[in-house]
Amino acid sequence: MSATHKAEAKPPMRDALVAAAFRLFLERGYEQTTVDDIVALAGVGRRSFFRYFPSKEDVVFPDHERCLADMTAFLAASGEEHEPVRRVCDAARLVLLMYAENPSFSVQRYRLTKQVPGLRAYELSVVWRYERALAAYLRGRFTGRPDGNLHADVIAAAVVAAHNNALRSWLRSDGEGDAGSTVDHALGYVRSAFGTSPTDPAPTARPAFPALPAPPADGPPEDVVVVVARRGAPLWRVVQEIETTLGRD
Amino acid sequence: MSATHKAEAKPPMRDALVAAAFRLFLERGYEQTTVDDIVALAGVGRRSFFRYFPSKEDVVFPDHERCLADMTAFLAASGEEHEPVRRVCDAARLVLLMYAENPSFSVQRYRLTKQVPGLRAYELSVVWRYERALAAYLRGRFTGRPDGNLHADVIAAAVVAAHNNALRSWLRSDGEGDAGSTVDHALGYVRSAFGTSPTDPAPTARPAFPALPAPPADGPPEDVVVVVARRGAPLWRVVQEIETTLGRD
DNA sequence: GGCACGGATGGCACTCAGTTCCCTCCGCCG
DNA sequence: CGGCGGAGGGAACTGAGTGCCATCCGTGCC
Repeated sequence: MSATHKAEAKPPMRDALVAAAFRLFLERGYEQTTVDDIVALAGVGRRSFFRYFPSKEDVVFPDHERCLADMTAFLAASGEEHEPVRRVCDAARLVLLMYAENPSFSVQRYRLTKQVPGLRAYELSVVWRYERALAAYLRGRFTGRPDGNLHADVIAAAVVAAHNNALRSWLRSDGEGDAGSTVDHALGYVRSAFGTSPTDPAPTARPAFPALPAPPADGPPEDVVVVVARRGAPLWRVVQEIETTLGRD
Repeated sequence: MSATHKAEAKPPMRDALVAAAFRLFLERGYEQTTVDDIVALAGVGRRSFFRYFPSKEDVVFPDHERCLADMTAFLAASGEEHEPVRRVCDAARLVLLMYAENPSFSVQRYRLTKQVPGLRAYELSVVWRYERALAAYLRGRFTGRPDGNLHADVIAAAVVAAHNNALRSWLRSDGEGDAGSTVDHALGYVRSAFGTSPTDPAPTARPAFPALPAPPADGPPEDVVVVVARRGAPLWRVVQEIETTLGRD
């Protein structure tokens, strides 16, 4: 097998293709560059390009597959002791780490994807896979809770949005400044919104919505009133709130 | 100008192409159907297809452009009197409405996009545009606030995620059941998480949980109970449900 | 009636991404 | 020495999307 350096040895081919591609993308634009141009500059056959990258877009995001695998592994390695929301925030930070590994490359790529609609669309599909990974983890942690899937999806989306907001602002500043703390701050907002105090170490597994009275099931669309109250609030307060609301009509 | 029926007259061409495309997509699959097949069945020239749809994918989502325009107009028509989070939730409902206009078509399309990666990617870019529209509106409303842009992005993402969660669950059930109330319930979660009491009718600066013991400072809404009732339901009935719920602990 | 004009359509040819098939080269093992 | 398997190269093909031009048709104008 000679596995000693087989898995480690980076094919120079792949890197050569990425380098050639970016040189051309930056100097004449993404759409103005054909795959033939890239392989010509790299001095390899056209067929080889598609051996290493399933599409022209993939050469722009050469390390997202690895990062996604890392994130999946990170989440799979979680245990009951990890608070779920905090865990997905930590997972999101892995993506930031990848960007921060090579700031100038990341900034160049950002400028590229900002201009080219096709690349933006591709990036969306990448981001979507991250989001699904986070949501899948949360769904697992929320099984049994009423609306567990809903909560998982919403929280995953919020985490991704916060992360991307911070990441983009870092990229717009040409990679200057502290990306880590920016992202931490953004994720802190999400954690505060979804019931995990940013410093809260580990709330014991407690069902959030243990016994929601089912809304009229397949009922009529009708006009509904939704009342939200913190669990443990005195009942009379809740009733007062309802009365106030209904009285408004 | 003869504007009498110019803007209203639907080109039969467009509809014929959509109909032909879906017949073929459903009977032999999206990727197995070429644009030439579609135009042959519709009995028109190939060039005409690309006059009506910029790409093959667009024929699968023939009315999203219109819906996006509707949403943008809806948001643009907002005033200071609208509570921002509630407003974007209402805007999201417009999308649901479009799906609900033609349930069987929506369900067929859902099955298609679920299977075809290319269509999923395309759908992501559509959803992304909705999300950006919502975020842009919120950013406008949040100008001046610290972290206004961050909050806008996160809330927009959460709204979209909640909406899509409910929409998908409705689509998975073949369009049976009440899509409206499902989406309302999902959006209620988002509104409760982001500091807007779901029943809060007015933008009058009223704290989210006015009558309840304050949550930890700038804090998380934390553990909440959501009660859904039809407007007009007898109050005692609502209270009874709440008691049942809280008593469960 | 004839004619000019503009919009809608059809058809052809082209580019380029992505795939299929097959070839060569090279290291390796028997 | 001969076979063998994997990495790379290359020709040819499919299909999406575009540019260009010819055609058709309704309208208004002379």
